[in-house]
Amino acid sequence: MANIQQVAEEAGVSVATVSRVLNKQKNVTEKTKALVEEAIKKLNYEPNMLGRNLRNSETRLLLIIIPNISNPFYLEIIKGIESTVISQKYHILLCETDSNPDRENIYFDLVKNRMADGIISMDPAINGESLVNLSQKYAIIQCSEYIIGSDIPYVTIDNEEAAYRAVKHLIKIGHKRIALMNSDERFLYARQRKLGYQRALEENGIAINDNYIFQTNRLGFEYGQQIMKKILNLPDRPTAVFAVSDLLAIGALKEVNSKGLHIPNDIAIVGFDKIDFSNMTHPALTTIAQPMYKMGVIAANMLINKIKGEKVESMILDHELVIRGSTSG
Amino acid sequence: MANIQQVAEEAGVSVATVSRVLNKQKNVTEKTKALVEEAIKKLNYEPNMLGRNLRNSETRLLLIIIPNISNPFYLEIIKGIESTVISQKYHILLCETDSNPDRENIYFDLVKNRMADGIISMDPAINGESLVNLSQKYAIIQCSEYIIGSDIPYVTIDNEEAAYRAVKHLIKIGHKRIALMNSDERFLYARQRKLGYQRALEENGIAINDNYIFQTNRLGFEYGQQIMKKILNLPDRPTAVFAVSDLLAIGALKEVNSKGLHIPNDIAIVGFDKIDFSNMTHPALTTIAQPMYKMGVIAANMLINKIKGEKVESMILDHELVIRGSTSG
DNA sequence: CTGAAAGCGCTAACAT
DNA sequence: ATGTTAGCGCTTTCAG
Repeated sequence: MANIQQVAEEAGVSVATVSRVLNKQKNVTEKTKALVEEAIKKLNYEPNMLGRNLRNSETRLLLIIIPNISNPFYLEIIKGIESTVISQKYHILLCETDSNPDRENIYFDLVKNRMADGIISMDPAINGESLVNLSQKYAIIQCSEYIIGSDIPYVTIDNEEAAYRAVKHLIKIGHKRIALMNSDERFLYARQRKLGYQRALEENGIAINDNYIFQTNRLGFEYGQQIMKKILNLPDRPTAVFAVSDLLAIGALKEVNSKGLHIPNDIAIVGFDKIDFSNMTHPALTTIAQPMYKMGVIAANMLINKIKGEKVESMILDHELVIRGSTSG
Repeated sequence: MANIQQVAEEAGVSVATVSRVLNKQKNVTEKTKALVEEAIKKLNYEPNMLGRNLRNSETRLLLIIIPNISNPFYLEIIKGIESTVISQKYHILLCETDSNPDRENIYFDLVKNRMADGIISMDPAINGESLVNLSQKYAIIQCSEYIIGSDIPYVTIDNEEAAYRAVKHLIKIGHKRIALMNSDERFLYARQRKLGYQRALEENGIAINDNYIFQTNRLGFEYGQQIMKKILNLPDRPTAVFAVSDLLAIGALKEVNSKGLHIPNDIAIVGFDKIDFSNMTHPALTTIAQPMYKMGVIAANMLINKIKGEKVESMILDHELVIRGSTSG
């Protein structure tokens, strides 16, 4: 495989000139440029990025850290990231931690070893201390989940307010016994959404019943099903459920359907994220729409700017309550 | 940031010795090894992969090319790939083509530019000619979809047989008017599954009705819904539908539900892939289970062996018909 | 506008 | 067992 040296010889110029042509620099006469391009074509030359990477100390690779690739919420964000970075000649390395610290460390090492130019972290289970340390030397952005008080820039939504609106909607249509299907309260978004849930109840004079609050440390249909089983067996059975993820909500919905109960008449359900699936259930799921694609685009731009050394500001984006069949028959 | 040179000085040894310690080579005394490790710790040294990559001409990065990240079918395969390659210190670069040749070319260039050591392609819309050309010089494996007659190794299932079994199941439970919801027939798997559909009908003395055969060039719920609308309007309405993807089947199922028809009494539906969500629909979807995770593991091992220069053989894995509520009440 | 040459950080062949 | 050194392919400074 040809290298820049051979191209230079073939074209009868120096390697510096070839490099200039390759990098589209101006101060090359059309004539020599043509010469070089001819040589490139003749030799089927393809520049070797390994040399360039070492010289420029960059890889134009960005790490995207997520807990689990199976959650469509992240995929939509990733689409936004990918479409943004590709136009700037960056590529992404998808890193699924599975909430496993060992994996996390492997990915952190990738940055320390200069194999990636920056990180967008979306993993709520990430080791905050490590991440903050890393952010002293490397470009890091957080997306969706973030570390309060760190100066790692982030893009997210107002989780507390979104949860508040979701639960308020349930109250407005007459529900009083409302269960919360939460994620692990070690995660910021889980704590924030719980606060929103509590505020909605309190503002409407509904006492908070701890028996109605459930936690799972993983997201997935099966966990929603499991929790719903417990909810259905509760003595004073709730008439509505607010789940902090569409995945949980969809599992819950399946469980209610299987038991032959009617949604929303027997049980109303609200989810969170507005993943594509949420419109395919029977009935369709009422949910909070997050601007996932847009979050991805913004996170990507923030990271690229950060890599360039610019100062970047955190952002909080809008969300929207989407009312569908699972709360209104 | 420290480099190997500085570590060598700090430890009072040569860079070669440091390199030996780094790469865990044997011929270093415990004493010097300790010396080097101390220096590494003291300087917070992290090896720079860019130097190593150039020297070794490898990146330990593998390209995974898929049409669309939103199809859980691919995600399950990717999990298999990732878990396999990570233990061998490889990482994956997820490349979504969106069936766009421009994107495809960007990813091909990544390999030509030595930014990746090999490719696992799962994109049925990929440019076969380019891929075959590329495979002359670079390590390439195909997964699920493959190019007949090329010598690019692949791992897949017997699509024709799988479709045959799916349709035969429908016939066995009494259906005669069976629609096919196919993907684009430019794709091999689509042609193969159509053959299976036709064979099942023919073997059972059912005439093939071209009005019952539909195509979509993209997979997604919405396409399944659209086609189902057409099917429901057919003069001699089919009593069953075989969809070549769970995504299409789920969209179809949603459409039938919305119209107030009963599944499986009015319309039975069979999907393909057994994605997680296929068990969350109402009723759950009868489908063909593909061993996705296993396919990923095998594809990954094939690619790594290919990179090592070993000879690798194509494989055809087993599938399974999973009967659930959408065909049997 | 073009060329010569240094050097990015690492590994490995060769020498001791 | 350890050191010396060349060189992977590229970009860029400096000189002309």
